[in-house]
Amino acid sequence: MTKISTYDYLLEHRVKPSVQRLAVMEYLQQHHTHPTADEIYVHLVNKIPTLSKTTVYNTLRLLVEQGAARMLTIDEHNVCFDAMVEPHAHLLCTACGTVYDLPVDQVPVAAPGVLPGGHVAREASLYYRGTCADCLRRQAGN
Amino acid sequence: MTKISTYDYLLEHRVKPSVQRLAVMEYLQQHHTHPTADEIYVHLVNKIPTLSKTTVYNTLRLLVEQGAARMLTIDEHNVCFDAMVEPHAHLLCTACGTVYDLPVDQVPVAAPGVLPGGHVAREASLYYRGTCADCLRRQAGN
DNA sequence: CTGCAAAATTAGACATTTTCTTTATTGCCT
DNA sequence: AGGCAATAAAGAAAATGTCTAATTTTGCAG
Repeated sequence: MTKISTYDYLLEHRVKPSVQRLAVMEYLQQHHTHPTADEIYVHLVNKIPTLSKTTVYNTLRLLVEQGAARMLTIDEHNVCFDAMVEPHAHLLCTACGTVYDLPVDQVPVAAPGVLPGGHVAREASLYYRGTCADCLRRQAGN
Repeated sequence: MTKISTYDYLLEHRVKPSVQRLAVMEYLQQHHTHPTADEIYVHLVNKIPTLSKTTVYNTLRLLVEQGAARMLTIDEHNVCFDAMVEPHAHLLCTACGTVYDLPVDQVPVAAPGVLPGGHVAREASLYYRGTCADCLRRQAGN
């Protein structure tokens, strides 16, 4: 599998690559921290001083619509985003707030498709809430 | 399995059953519509005119903490609640906004437990997003 | 190159949801 | 009855996300 540029990645997903959209997409690809819209805005406004919050929100919505990114609703307070589109699960540590990726070969992940009752699922999300290994260690030390 | 009263249900979960807490819990048990905190407040304030929104929020948080109810973060705009604690999946219809329950025998549901990496999951949520059977029919008719 | 139309971006006001703080009330125990 | 701790109320406040209107940029045609 060849790594493609962010520019081409956007084109592949039919997103016109403006400076702002490239910056948001690159941020998602380089930081696997599942950032919120606000975190992205705060980081990028240093490089693009005229950037507006609205643009970040618009861009993220567009990226998700075009399948270039994923929206996570695991945290009750904030929607956050993930550049990884391949199916995988997520764990939210309720102690530190970190969101972890759990590859598909490590946990069961349900697939989209037709559900009982005749509903059609376009996407499936598997979310765990609990305590991460780091926080468990820290708590054991106390 | 014997059906127990809401009063005893709260006691079982170590929640002191005040009038307000009973009302919130009963609302959840009688309406399987996955209401938001505000929907619960609006409905209950008719019966309990002095009810405050803060109390509804506090009560819901307490119920979730004690395992008497479940918090769903499937909808990006609103957190909603569910009295069913047994594991089951949920579908959000992105056309009409309804949240459906999907019993555990109809879809794969992951269980809490120890995850790869040493994380410990206390709860697992499986969320589908798509279009419900009703909306599919309606769209086909157009 | 110049001008036009469409798309994208900006800024800030706005709306909504949730939390915080303070005060009042309730219920229980002696 | 009096006092204490837990619960609830009210409104202010914070945080998050959305809307509107205006400006800027882009792509294209002449």
